Amino acid sequence: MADEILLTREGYEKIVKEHEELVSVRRAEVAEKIKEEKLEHLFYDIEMPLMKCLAKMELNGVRIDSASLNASADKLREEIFSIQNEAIEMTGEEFNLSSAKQVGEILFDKLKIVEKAKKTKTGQYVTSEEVLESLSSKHPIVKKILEYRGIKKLLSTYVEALPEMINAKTGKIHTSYNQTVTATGRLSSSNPNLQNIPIRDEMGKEIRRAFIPDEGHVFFSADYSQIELRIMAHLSGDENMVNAFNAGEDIHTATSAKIYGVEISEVTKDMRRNAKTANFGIIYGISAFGLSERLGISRTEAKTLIEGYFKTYPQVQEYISNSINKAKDNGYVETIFGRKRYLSDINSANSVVRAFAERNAVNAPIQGSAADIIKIAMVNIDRRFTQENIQSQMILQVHDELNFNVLESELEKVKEIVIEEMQNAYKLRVPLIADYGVGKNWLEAH
DNA sequence: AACCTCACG
DNA sequence: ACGTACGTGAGGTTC
Repeated sequence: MADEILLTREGYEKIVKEHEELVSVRRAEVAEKIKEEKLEHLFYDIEMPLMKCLAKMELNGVRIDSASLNASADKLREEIFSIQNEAIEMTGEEFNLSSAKQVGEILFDKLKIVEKAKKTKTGQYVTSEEVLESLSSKHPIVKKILEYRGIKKLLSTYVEALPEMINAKTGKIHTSYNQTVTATGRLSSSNPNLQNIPIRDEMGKEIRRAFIPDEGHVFFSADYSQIELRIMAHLSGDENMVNAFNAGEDIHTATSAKIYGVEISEVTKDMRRNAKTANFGIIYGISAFGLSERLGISRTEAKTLIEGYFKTYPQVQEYISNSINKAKDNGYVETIFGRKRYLSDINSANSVVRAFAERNAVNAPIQGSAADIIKIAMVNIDRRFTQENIQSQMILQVHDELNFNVLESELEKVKEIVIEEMQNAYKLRVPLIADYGVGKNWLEAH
């Protein structure tokens, strides 16, 4: 398997000795999880050396520009205050904009902006962003509520919370990487969670400017390009998908051209968008309903799109049924490296419960293999840094991305090591590509 | 403690 | 007839 690129048992013992204290906390829970889930084969190769790597990352921590966060906090608090006043003026009533219950009652009982409002299983009105967005033309208060939610989220979850987490001794934030939490083999991050720092919205992504390198260092970020779809291509062996990746094509454009039967140059924005959503849908366990919801098309159109997809990538369709059958036969599915996920509901008589397990059967090997691969890369990068006496530090992992606090004089060397180890962590039937960036902060490096 | 909502890959 | 895409963690409200 991956023995030759990973640590031997002897090599592992030596390194653990050097970091005994750091890994001792983590060791017991990892050992237990591994034993429970019969994953001994991953123990010495991946999870044990990863303990030391994660312990170092936690100890290193990440430097935060708290002055800039505090300045943003003042501005956001002012905006919250004025939105609250406007909301009172617009509705003639004082209510808590943070309360989903009160917001629902104002919108649907008092203002009656829609005849039939969607409710949760507990009988409360649904006021999620999705619902509110669709009702934003009905009454100006709806947009105000969305604006309030956006700002309040940034303020309380990030701008106010992060400075509170700065360690007095180190002046940095030290997250916890949880090695035994997820069902698929991914890590999770908590106290604080540094794997969900905003990036999608223009306003939210500004928070990343506060994540800065040490003096004399730069922020270096490297991430895998389309790793889950590449794994899909690898696991299914689908000829068309493998060829598209080997030709270095943009996978969503290539998918679109094949589904719609046009040249790559003729693919429109809408066509690409549909293919991209379909590609993600496949990874998550697609349904015509789900796809139509996300694309805003009819279920029939979505069904046609899915049929076109499977015609284009017939072995992907085979992979899906093989995965589900494997789960039914064995009670589990596994990643490329043999990490198992048990699916006890796979033969459930309840079709909703069973369908959920079937989607897990499709998704877990893909998400889990990606998790295994980046873990292998982390272990190998950590070893190279030690061997080559690199002072720069690995500081953050965000599922398909690694971030480093890099001594300026080491930048070229670190770049070379990180990209090489990420791209060669495991040989798939398609190339594994890592992109990277450098900057004065996390936003600029991304 | 449960629920709703929302931030990320 | 049914409910509806995978995996997480955190803040605020409600009970």
